[in-house]
Amino acid sequence: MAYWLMKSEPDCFSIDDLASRPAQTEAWDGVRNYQVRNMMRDQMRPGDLAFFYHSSCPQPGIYGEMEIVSNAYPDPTQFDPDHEHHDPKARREEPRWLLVEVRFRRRFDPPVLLEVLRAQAARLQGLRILERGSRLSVTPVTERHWNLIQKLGAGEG
DNA sequence: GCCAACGTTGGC
DNA sequence: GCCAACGTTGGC
Repeated sequence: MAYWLMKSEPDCFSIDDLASRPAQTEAWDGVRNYQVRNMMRDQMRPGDLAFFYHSSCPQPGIYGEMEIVSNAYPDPTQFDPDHEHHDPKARREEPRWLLVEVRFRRRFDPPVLLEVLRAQAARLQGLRILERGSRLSVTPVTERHWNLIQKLGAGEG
């Protein structure tokens, strides 16, 4: 089993949105980066766990935890001309973009903010979100980092 | 296949 | 809104 960190802008889709969905499950669509697509396709599997990270907001950070509940499959929004993530170069017989389905597990209350992660930088060395210029919307998390962040979420930092 | 121009991300 | 960092595009 692997661990991940997945970013979303909460104005667009937040952990509260996920928690209020039927079955608390959602298709994580809109990924338009090849590195992320390949990670989802080749490495992400049902049963993996992921942090839900809120980006581009007043208090960026990890707001909770979810489970990957499907393998990667074609993202239908790439074929929809009216969708903001439409890709005119994508063809149904040769999809360019994939998604996975995720299910809510729990919130961190309070969230583990980016500033808290930065304060633990020495112990979180290698965590991709803390690296300079890190922009990928999905990144792997080591088990060691996962467990440490769990403790931060429980106020045991 | 190089690389400049351009677009996007995301913290601040 | 700024801007650094990085990915993508497209002319050559």
